[in-house]
Amino acid sequence: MISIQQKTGTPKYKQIIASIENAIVSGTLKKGDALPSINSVSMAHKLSRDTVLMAFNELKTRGIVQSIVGKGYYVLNDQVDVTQKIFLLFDELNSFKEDLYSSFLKHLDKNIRVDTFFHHFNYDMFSKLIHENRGAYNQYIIMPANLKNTHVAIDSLPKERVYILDQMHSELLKYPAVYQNFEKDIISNLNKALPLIKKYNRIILLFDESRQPEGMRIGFEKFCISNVLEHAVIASLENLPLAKGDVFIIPDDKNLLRIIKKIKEKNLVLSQDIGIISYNDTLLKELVEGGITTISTDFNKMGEQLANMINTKEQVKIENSNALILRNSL
Amino acid sequence: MISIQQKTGTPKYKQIIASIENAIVSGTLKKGDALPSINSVSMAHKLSRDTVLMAFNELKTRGIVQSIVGKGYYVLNDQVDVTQKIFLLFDELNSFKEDLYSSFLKHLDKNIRVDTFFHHFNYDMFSKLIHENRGAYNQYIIMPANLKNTHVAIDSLPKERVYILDQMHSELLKYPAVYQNFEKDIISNLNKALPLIKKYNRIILLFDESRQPEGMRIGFEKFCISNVLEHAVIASLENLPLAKGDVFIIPDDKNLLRIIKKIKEKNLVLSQDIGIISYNDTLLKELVEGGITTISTDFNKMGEQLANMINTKEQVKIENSNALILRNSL
DNA sequence: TCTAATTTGTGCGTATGTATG
DNA sequence: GCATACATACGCACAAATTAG
Repeated sequence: MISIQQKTGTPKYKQIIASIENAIVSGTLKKGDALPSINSVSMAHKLSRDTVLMAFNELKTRGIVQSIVGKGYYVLNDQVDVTQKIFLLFDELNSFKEDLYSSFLKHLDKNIRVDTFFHHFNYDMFSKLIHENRGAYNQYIIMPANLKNTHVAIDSLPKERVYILDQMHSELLKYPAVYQNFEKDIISNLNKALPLIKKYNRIILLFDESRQPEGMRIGFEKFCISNVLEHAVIASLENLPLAKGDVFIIPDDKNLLRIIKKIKEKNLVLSQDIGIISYNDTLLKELVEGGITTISTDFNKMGEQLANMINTKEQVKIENSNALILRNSL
Repeated sequence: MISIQQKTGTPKYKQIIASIENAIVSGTLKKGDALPSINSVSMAHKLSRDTVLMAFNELKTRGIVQSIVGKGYYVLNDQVDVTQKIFLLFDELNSFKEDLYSSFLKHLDKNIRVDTFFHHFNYDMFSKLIHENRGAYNQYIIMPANLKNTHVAIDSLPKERVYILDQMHSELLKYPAVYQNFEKDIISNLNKALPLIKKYNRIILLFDESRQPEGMRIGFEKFCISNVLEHAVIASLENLPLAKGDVFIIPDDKNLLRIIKKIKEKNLVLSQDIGIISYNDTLLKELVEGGITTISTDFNKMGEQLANMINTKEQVKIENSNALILRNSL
């Protein structure tokens, strides 16, 4: 079933892969059948176990065969053209992901499968998910979010298969990435909005340490200090007396809804009495209350750039552009 | 009591352990009960005696069971803290999932891990995901969406571990479920809105056959016929001249945005010239254009009920409630 | 009391994949 | 490519305790 030409340009492990693929296409191997064991192949063809292993591993990550410890390798799939499987680790499921994810899939080559996981800002889960899925995927796209020491887990993956998404950490600089520069972006976008911000007495960042990137808070504070603005960073809207002349930066939509309702309850007028800058643009913000001003990265572009990087196998670092979208709420 | 999946990644001895743990947690095995003998298990499931022995030994060292030579194994301890893994298969990632998913996690017992997959309305992917993950999870929660013949794949899973979510098919009635009755719901909610609908000349359902449930279209047509309304079902907004007097039912948010923009472009007035009923409520619809009227199931409740069903091991069918939320757009 | 069947417990050997250096 | 340790799975032989007849 397996034929190896000793002195030819093509690597032996690729010859093994081709042999097995042919056997599946020709029907010699059917779904559920066992492959010859690593030992028997390496003995019969006088190859190193590692060479055979490399071949079998690639067939595994492509989803064509499956390995069972203590038993052997089994054919999973008749279709040999399933080229790649991608492991995509998000922080949490929220509506910002919708654009990113659909744009990523849209621009990805066909018959690539993407499996999606969520770590929920929990390091144990983050680490467990990476370790459990090591070896099963061709590419690992990871959103480290604001977790610490993510490199401990990530470094256990094959370096050339890892991509970092959204937040960049200093220990992860060795990996290709599509990321946002939160500190820079918030400063430059708030500066663009400065004339409008100056209408207000005080600028307030609603900041949940466990979910938002630190760069956002740092950039915010730098901006406020360099422009001598009265400012505050608060963790929640609870017990906050809504004062005329406040402008809020709000990174999540639940609080956005809450604050707009509060504003209406108190008969305050958006953009006159209270200002709102929302973080991360989603579909309907264009229409809410005549339009919510947002600072947002272009999630569609982020997904597209990530897909292109995977398609072309380029290993680069791309800072995703970030824009201020001025609307009625400021 | 013991279920073993032959060709799967999870080792057989671990499957035996999990089976027995589940039997204890679910009450099938009580304190003092005898386990089936090593021989009977190894014969019944065609396993090596040693494999079964390995599993029973681990249960013994964990203090869950006790062995008596010449007699058998007996359950010592009711309290088994099993960290469960749940397989959750969604159709696609969209913002409606956010509430459902977060509410599900919130009400689930702690240290349960949920892995999420998406089939994208693709049967091959649906089937592959189920087969590849068979045996690796304690529970399988599956959104069959509008795919046909989903039971072929689903029936290969252990029956008592399967839960159906959102859409119910006749071949899946044997499984517990939290579902919507789309046909009934759209009829009753449109009837509630009938006085307002009668303001308009024509009612139009925007219906993407590949994504939306068939019951929605069937219910819509029944409603229109029984109330003698001029109606239409269209697949896309392209080439649609927006006519005064039309009321639209719009199941997805991209088209909702498109139509509202079109309405504004043409200087038509929402709820006077054109009506909108949106399907599936999300956070910001309350605020868009003074409020968008929606027909929606309560996704928070759906997640909660699903979590409760898993927590209590009840195997029932729950029709999730569905409501008309009247707002400015109708 | 003897016997046969069943059960747990132990030891040894072989084959497979996995991980590391 | 090689060597080594480890995890999983299967099979066989034999000992010791228990139970049913």
